[in-house]
Amino acid sequence: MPDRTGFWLMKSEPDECSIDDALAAPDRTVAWTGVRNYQARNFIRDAMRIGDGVLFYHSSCPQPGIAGIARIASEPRPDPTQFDPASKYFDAASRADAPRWLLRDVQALRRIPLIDLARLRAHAELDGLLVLRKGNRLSITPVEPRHWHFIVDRLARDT
DNA sequence: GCCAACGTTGGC
DNA sequence: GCCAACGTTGGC
Repeated sequence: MPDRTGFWLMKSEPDECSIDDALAAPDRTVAWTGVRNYQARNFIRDAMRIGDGVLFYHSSCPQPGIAGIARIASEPRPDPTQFDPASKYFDAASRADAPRWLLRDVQALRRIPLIDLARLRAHAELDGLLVLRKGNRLSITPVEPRHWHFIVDRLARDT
């Protein structure tokens, strides 16, 4: 048993990588590329631990919401897309000997019936969930244990 | 260090 | 496509 378990919400555009894409990947695991925000980078680098729970969130799509449950599956390592000029995540200012952007592998565990934003907002138990906060643009946010448990143990079970 | 301009995110 | 909110950039 881990002596510490953290919880996260991670946004992915389903056009790029949906929960179904992740579940279909080898070992159901995908490299979480493309994080280009320092606060989110610091979560990846410093705060996450292997085994931490992940709410897999679909963003920038017709039905934004929590679409699945996943887990952090690796230590941090350099995001290779920052060095790929053909990638939209290419960062010419990042040097190979001092990579600016990191990623974690994320292992999908299961799909859940989509919990959309209206449904999330309808529960007072989820007041304070960062993804619901106005103007929030962070692609990775920490999730409080009480929020995690309410979502996973209650909402993800209803249909 | 300030802050205006600009680019991006992301729901609607 | 709109636009509010936020992060980054760069002149000073």
